Amino acid sequence: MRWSQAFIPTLRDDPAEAEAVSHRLLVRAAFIRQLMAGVYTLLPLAYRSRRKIQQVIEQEIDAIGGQEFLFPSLHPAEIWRKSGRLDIMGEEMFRLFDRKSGEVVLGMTHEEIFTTIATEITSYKQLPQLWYQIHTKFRDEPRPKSGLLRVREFTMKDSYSFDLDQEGLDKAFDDHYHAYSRIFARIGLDAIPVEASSGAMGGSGSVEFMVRAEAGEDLVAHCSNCGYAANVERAMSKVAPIVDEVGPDGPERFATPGVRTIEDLVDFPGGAEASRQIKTLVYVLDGEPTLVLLRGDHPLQEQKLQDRTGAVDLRPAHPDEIAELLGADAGSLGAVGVLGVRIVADEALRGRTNMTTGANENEFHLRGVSIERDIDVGDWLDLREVEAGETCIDCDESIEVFRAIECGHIFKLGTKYSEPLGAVVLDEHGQTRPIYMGSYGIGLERNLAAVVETHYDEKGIAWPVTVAPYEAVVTVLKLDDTTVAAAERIYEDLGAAGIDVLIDDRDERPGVKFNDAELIGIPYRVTVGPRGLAEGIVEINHRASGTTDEVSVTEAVLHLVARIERERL
RNA sequence: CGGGCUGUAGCGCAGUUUGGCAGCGCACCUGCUUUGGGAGCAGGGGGUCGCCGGUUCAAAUCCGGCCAGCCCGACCA
Repeated sequence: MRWSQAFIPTLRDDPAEAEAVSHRLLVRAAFIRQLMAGVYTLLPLAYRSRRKIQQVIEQEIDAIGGQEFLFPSLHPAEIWRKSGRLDIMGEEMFRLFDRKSGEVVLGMTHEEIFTTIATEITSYKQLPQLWYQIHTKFRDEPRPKSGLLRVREFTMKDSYSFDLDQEGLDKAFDDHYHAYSRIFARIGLDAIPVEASSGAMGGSGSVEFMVRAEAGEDLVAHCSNCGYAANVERAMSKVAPIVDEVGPDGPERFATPGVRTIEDLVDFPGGAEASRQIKTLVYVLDGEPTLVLLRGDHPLQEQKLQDRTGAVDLRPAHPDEIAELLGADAGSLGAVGVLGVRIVADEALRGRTNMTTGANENEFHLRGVSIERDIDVGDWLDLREVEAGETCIDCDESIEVFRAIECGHIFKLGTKYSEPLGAVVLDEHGQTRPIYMGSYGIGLERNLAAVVETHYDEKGIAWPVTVAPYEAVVTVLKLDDTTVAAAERIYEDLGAAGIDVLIDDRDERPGVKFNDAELIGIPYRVTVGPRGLAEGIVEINHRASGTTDEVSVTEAVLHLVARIERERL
């Protein structure tokens, strides 16, 4: 490609609205343009890079036996109703009506649609099957943000495995785990597999592939000693045991004027330190008010509450609901003596005695509370969110918590979709059995952005060769006949050697060309100028390291081809 | 959905307080000079000032309504 003919509208200034590094650089370096919130046009550079990611994915999924399909984006709402997810997905699903007033939705994932085809699998002899597609997903995100990191229309590689039993599913899951690890490694992402919540997907287990980045929206708890890694939506840690005094025979009520928060009570004379308080939160789980108890200094992890209780719909109770239920306002709530209301408590509270909590009367608290004696706990659950510095659940080192981008997610679905949608086979005994399914997703544009988030410097992007829109650029420093002829020769030879190469033949000053090449992040630059040619050399500059090698004109192409091929993975 | 901020040329912004010619830088076009790290000079093109309505002799500017976008939170495979 000739730069003079290419549409690469780089910007001199940072776009004002872009905050995340990848958003800022992808706009400035002429990869993307926004059409509306969460919807982006991929310009030719981005499309080239995305295609390279796509090729890596196809190679690796094909390698584990994947068969590529193309499924529609328009789905009848009916099929989503059948699986029960039409309501669960709520407003995140784009909905429309066709001319016959038929209700139609845009696909946000494809379990249901793949499963309808899978109903044509009728015998265990046809299993296992591994099907996938690379296609557009539509999700009406409440808050699209950070450029390509969270959008409303994007490309996903989604695969679905179909097996006779759990053992088969475990293998398909394992195959994907390794394929994903290879995919991320090849595109230059240091992705950490972490235990994850299955959320709205359901199923028995899931692993997310997380890339550490400031712009990430997830939090990962990680132990560098033993390698334990989990999304904080699931992560566990050890709590140092607390030795309580036995305390009085029963709770003692005392006045706490002005106390509204855990902190207030810590400072209040006769109060208690946070770890000796019981925090009482009121949630509404599928319409049922529920008291959620945690140690005073432990934050609730809402996803855990949802996962552990199986609630579909979960929200904090409104102030008036709280007052009606307990007769007091937030700040003076407690579970002592509360009957007929579901109470769940965090494991860290088990066995604790002589604690302090609200009395369900404004500005009064109770001290001397022994949890198991005084509170009718229905379920003991792991509900608290781990924090950096706590002790690893698997060893005794302390864990760190960092922000990360979810670059891939693999799920064991079991029979969650095959049963309601009737995807069954006859086994060798002639018995009808639902197919065991797994589903596995990678968001292509998000991965593109994640690569930028982890490969940039003050000059711009520094793509790995595997994802770069062009592997090399030949920069022509002066448009005189000799220089142009030498540069064209190198450009032709690189192209003939199978290198994705761009020649910067624009009538611009060298500084402009250097800056643009560095901004868009082309891994290698061959600088061809009269000064070097006079000595028979050209320069080969490596974007990521900034190093420059002088190579003779005759050896330049071979030298560069060897280096690029080494990095292609 | 709640809070904060912003909509003026392709990009970055000033002008809005106090109503009175729609401006600046970059980018773009032409010419000349220049040419190893975002050139200089001269000339030029490009605008429903987010949209609708109101006030006024006159609205980018004041008033009302709406829309869009960004950030924080809620939410979210």
